[in-house]
Amino acid sequence: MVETTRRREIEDVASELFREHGYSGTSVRDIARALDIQGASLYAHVASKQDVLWSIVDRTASQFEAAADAALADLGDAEPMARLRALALAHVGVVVEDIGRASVFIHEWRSLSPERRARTLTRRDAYEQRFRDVIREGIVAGTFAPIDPTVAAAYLLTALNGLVAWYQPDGRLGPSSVTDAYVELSIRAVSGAAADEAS
Amino acid sequence: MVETTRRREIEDVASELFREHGYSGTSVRDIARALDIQGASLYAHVASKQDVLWSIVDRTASQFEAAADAALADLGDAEPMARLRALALAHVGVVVEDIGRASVFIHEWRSLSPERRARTLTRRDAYEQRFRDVIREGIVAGTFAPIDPTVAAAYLLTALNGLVAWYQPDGRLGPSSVTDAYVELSIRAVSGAAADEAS
DNA sequence: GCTGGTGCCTAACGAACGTTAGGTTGGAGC
DNA sequence: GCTCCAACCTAACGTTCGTTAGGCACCAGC
Repeated sequence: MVETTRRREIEDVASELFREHGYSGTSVRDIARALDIQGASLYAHVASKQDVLWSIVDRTASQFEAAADAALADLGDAEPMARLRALALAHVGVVVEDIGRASVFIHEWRSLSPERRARTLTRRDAYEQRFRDVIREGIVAGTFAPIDPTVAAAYLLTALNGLVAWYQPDGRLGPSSVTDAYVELSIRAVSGAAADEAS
Repeated sequence: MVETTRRREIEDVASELFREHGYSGTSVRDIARALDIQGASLYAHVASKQDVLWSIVDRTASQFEAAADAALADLGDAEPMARLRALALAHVGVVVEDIGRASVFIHEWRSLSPERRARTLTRRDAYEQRFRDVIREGIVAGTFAPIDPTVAAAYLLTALNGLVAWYQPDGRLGPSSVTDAYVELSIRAVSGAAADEAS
């Protein structure tokens, strides 16, 4: 049950299967088949199926947090737009780097046990709070349009997370061009004065 | 197996359960329990579990299409920004009106049988094409920033769809204020000239 | 007062589920 | 040459899955 190469392989193929068919839609024997071993053999490496999900979610949560920390570290008190840009860039970076794990983190936390689920939601909320804060500061500074920071942050994060729904690492669009476009779209969404156009 | 009130009730509770636990994570007996009947009794009303999912997805797909049709009908050749605004408003409208069914349509199409899945994806692509088209026109007209219309349309649609991840019909935010904010954020994301800011 | 249909029941089916127990293999270290 | 350990095996467990079969209660229409 310790951290070995094999254990990591299991989480990798499990991420991909969970992403495609969901946690409930993936059986232990499915994961084993992808590794060319028997279902029961998996239990030499993991304590339970739930344990595999938890490892993936927990590790990916840490990656998102670390990326945000690093992004903000070297521009401490820069203006809100630069900080939001850095946050968005870091977020998309984690998603693009390992789309399987990111997808599981984003969608499959519902399948966690109640306690782990609650703990994960708390972390997610703290993470989202960084976005809310910088958006609020930007509004106060007049850089961003006056929109409820909670709604704006939710909009931006789900938009960035939406990448996992369609992005293919070996598709026609390279990771950097998609990343740039996503960051630019996000910045522009919250920028500027209030639009006074009637619908 | 014909369309009755009871059949509709089944789809309603199934939508909510599929939304919360996914298609695979919801058993026929779960659906029955929510209706206070036995699992086997459901089969007096539906042909199969898959059949319930298909009804929900199929009907919701039609709702999105009809809403888009209606939105564009009365402003045929208006300028791109007005058309995109109408499309976004219509989309969010369908989502907010029945968030359970919308959530299932958006996330659970993977659990459809291969043939139905393919058919649904084709419809989705045609729907998304409307967004791509109007975005392309807006870029040509100079109203929108020059971003790959495919990326921009995917960004916008997943952002709007992201509403199902957090919106609660009886939460502190009313449907109209959230809808307005979402439309405004979306319009601004694609509007304007190219941002020439370095990251 | 019989008929038909709707809506539900219990009982059961074979298959698949997550998981446990106990055993075999093969290579590394002393 | 023996020990150890990681990695895998087969067999089986109790449970839950989607689904079928057959039957009963109620109510409307003739």
